[in-house]
Amino acid sequence: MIDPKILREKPEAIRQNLSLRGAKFDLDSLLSLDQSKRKLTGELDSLKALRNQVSAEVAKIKREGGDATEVMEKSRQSGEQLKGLQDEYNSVELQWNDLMLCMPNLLHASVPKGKNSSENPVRRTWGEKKSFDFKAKDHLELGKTLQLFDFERGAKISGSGFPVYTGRGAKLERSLINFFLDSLSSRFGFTEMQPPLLVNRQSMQGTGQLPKFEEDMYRCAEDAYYLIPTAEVPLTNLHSGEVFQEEQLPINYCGYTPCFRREAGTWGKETRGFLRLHQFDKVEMVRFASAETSYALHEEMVQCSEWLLQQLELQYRVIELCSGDIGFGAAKCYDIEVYAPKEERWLEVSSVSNFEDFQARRANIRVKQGPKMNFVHTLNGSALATPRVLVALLETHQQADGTIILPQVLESYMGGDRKLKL
RNA sequence: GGAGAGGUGGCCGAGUUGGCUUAAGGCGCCGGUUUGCUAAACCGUUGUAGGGUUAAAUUACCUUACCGGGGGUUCGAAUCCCCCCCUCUCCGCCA
Repeated sequence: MIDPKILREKPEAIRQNLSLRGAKFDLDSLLSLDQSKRKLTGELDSLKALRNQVSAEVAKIKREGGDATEVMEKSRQSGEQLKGLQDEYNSVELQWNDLMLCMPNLLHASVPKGKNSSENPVRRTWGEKKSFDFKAKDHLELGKTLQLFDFERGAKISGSGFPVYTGRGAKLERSLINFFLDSLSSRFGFTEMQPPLLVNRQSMQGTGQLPKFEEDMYRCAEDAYYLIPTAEVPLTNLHSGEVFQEEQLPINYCGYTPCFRREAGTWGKETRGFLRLHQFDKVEMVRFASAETSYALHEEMVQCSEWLLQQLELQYRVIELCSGDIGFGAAKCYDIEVYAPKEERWLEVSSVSNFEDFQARRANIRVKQGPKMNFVHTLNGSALATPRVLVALLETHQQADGTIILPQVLESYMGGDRKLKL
């Protein structure tokens, strides 16, 4: 949610910013709702002021032992008028709120202009392109011959998009998660958290998944809980309704959770293997920062994710999302893509965003800075999503004999044996 | 699931026979005095969010709402009634 004051102070700046996204949003309806909301607020307030004044009069008369029936009757009549106006206001306020919650964040001035993902500038690339002097296999074939995962049985017990990790594959998955968490907590100072995987509606609204992206979420019909699509949701909403003292910031959390996504509408493309799943594992970083520091912390957070990929000896690149491709709530966002040599393509494994106060307004997370009360800035980023890392890891580190030699950093996590063989 | 107690500003904590409560008091914050610096002490100020008038990058005044959330009763609700959420204690069930 943006600062409502901007609506009337700089409506044209908003219009321009929104057009950079190419987003369809009915700004004119919102502006007119905002106007009637303010008008009704004024009328309502003066009517209430009158009522309060009369009530005080009644109190005074009664205290002095007088008869107040006449004044009370007068007040009763204006009460009818007030009720009607209040109903009108409530309906306007409801519509105003719905639209505000569906309006995307304003982009930071530094966000590159562009229509879609094809116009995302590459900021840097790390590592060399892997080439093979033997007939390399893709990750599906490697997984099958080395018995690391089982898509068929996953589909049988749940449905497509729910993989089963088997044997050494399951251990590798757990190794990656542990390596990510250990690195973030011991090397980069993030506090490890283990949140609930089911959250209430208000939390989903706080981080921006609701009300706009309802169809992308799994929901428990009986209990009004939602399965989290990312740990960002519980970790950010941990502090909803709270006020920090400035010296408490920044707060840095990391956490591993499975992520559940219906992927409604996207099904049919990229359904192969690990590229798009209904359930996958991810380690997430979440930060709460003051407005003054958030952009420096944003850059730093990208480097945490990069460091992890460097340890895994995988080629990657950092791209900056252009105005037409950036997500709903982000003011600025970097994606990290890892190279899968047999797929011969870059795969997104991390998305690191600064939301500024967009989520903080929805979730009401503030910081007291001296005498001033401000909304915090929230940031989050993946470090990392495992499935596509796994794809790159298997394809990159495969050997001529069909085995896979995992990078050194995973050896201890794999029980001292970093070779994957049948 | 059953019974009881509770949820008040940035924090702690009074207030529930409805009406000078304009939410006491304390801590903290901010400003000032004293001081070589820090600390301490003392004095003063200070809830949050809307709207309006004024001023014009941080002003002043008026006004409304907010005491877990939602609804109701009333001229008037932190206070009374109903529904829901959460916390604590005890009981039951259970990994």
